[in-house]
Parts: sequence; C-alpha cells; structure tokens
Amino acid sequence: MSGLARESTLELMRRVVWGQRRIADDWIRERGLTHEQSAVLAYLSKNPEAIQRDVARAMRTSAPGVSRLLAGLERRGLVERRTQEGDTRSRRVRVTPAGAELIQGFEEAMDRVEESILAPLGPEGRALLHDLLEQLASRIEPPGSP
Amino acid sequence: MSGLARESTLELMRRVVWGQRRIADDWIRERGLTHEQSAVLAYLSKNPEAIQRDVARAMRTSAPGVSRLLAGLERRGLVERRTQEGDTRSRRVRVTPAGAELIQGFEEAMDRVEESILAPLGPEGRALLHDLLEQLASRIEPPGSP
DNA sequence: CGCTCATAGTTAACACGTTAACCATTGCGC
DNA sequence: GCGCAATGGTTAACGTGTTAACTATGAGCG
Repeated sequence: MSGLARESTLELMRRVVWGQRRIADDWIRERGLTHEQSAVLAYLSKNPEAIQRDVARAMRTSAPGVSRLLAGLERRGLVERRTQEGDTRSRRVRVTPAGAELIQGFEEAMDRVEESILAPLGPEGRALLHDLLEQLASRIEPPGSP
Repeated sequence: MSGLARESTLELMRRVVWGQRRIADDWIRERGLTHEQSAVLAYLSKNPEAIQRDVARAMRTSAPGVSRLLAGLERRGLVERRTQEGDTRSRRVRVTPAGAELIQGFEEAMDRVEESILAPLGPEGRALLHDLLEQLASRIEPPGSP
C-alpha cells in the first residue's frame, strides 16, 4: 500500500534520530546503562572537573534530572560526588575506575553507529547534509547565550 | 571561546529536533497538553476508527505507553474508548468534541514550527535536505516490515 | 471439544524530562 | 554586620518510554 503521506523534513529527522537510538541500544544495553547514563558518563570522562550544573548544561537537561541520574550512577559505584573546598554549594563529580572502564569505547561505538546511519550517503552527500544541518542548528539556542 | 569540538552530523540533528520540541512547546503548553498527547490526539482526529494498537504503531511506541496515555486523555474527557462488537479484545478510540476542539489547528501550528526551523534554508536547500534525509530514513525500519 | 498460539490490552517497576518548591551557601550593596 | 538576590542542589509530582508479567479473547488444528 502506498497510502503514506509524504513525510515532512522534520518527521524524517525524528525518524533518523530515533533509529540511531535504537541501534546504539545494542552497545548500551550490554552494559546495563541507559542512553542518558552513557552520555553523562562519557561527558564526565572528558570533563573530570565538572560540577553538576555543567552536566545539566552540556546535556541540555534540567538540574533535577542530573541530580537523580548521578545519584543512580553513584549508587552503582560508577561516579563519586564530593563537595568542593572553596564553595560548599557545588559538588565535583568524578568517574570512578569502574565507571571509566564501563564507558571505555563509548565514543568509538557511537562513531560506528553514526557511520552505519550515514552509510547510504557518499562523502559529498555527508558534507552537504552536515552543512545544511549546521545552518539550522546555529539558529537553535544562539551559541553565545549562556 | 572556540573550544567547541566540531559537532557530528547526528549531534546536529538531535539539536534541531530538540529545538523543534522547544518551539512547539509554546502552542502545546497553552492547552495543558504534552507533546505525546498532542501527537496522539492529532493522529486520532485523522484516524477515527483506530484501535490502541494502531496508535502504538503510528507513534512508534509501546502498547503500555499508549494504554496509560489514553487513560489520561480519557480521564480528562478528550477521548473515549469502547470495546468493539466483533472482537472484545480491542478498543476503538474516538476523540470527543472537547478533544477535537482542543487539538484544532495542531497541524497548522506544527507546520509553522517546521517553517521557522527551516527558515535559514532556501527552497533548493530544503529540497536537498529532504532528499538526503529520505535516503537515511529509508534504511531505518524497512518500510515493508510489519 | 480441547490444546496451543497469536493478538489486544493492562499493570507494575524502573529510569527520565519538566516544573515548582525548597534549603544552603555565596556575594554584593548599604 | 545585615539584608537579599543569585547560585548549586535536592525532593516531589506528573507524564512518558521501556521491559516483563499477566489477563482475556480469538483462531487454528488434532
């Protein structure tokens, strides 16, 4: 049946993003993590001196979400939170060795997922797509607005 | 500061999709709905004879999610569910007049959101983007797989 | 008829996103 | 020193996504 209406550009985009999550699931679920936990763990691995506020900003999510998510990761011994000397309000978050080992290879796995998604496109198609998306994304959340 | 690493194509795509949700929020929140409720309500308006399984498939989500979501909409009097004559297992879902009135103009509002997101691109850029995305999306969830 | 499998829906458990409300600390102005 | 806004974090409430387990009905076949 060909009754499917033409999908809008953003519908297509949502489909692709959704499909990416599905594929990435394989790697993530093997480790008993969720998408968000993986992303936060990966971020913390690259930003060892982050406080929770930084995580929230980087993940474009809310402070309460980060609070709970990190509590879960701490419960499993994957991160440590310790209040800072100078400012007792903020808490520095550090990935434990167990957490670092678990998230090992995350970036590479995500690169492979991206590669598998972009597979249908040639090099010029990919460059074109990247450029077009950059034009759209630059309008979202103006880069210089903290 | 220019310390931002080049974002991957799919990161950009996630940003755009996320931005779209944020913009659409204006319209949706005014009506006390969530994104999912709006989408389901709009779908049901166009597919009056749907059963819950259809909704789950169309929304690419799970049956339990639909069950709970529709229970919420029913509690608010926006939809009605009634078991079918022939097959007592399934329940037909119908939008009530109140629901229909509430979701009135959803499609148009979403079109405006899409327009505002795609604004930076000219007609040829949009066509190009749509074509590239179609190539990617066609590989996600092969169209003919039930 | 009765066994079995497939289908439709529900509930429960867990994790997450959001907002709202709250506490503690810090820093600034007077 | 004191008041007070700003900052960092937490908890609670609601809705949603996921999987797993369960009920109930329908359909096929011996």
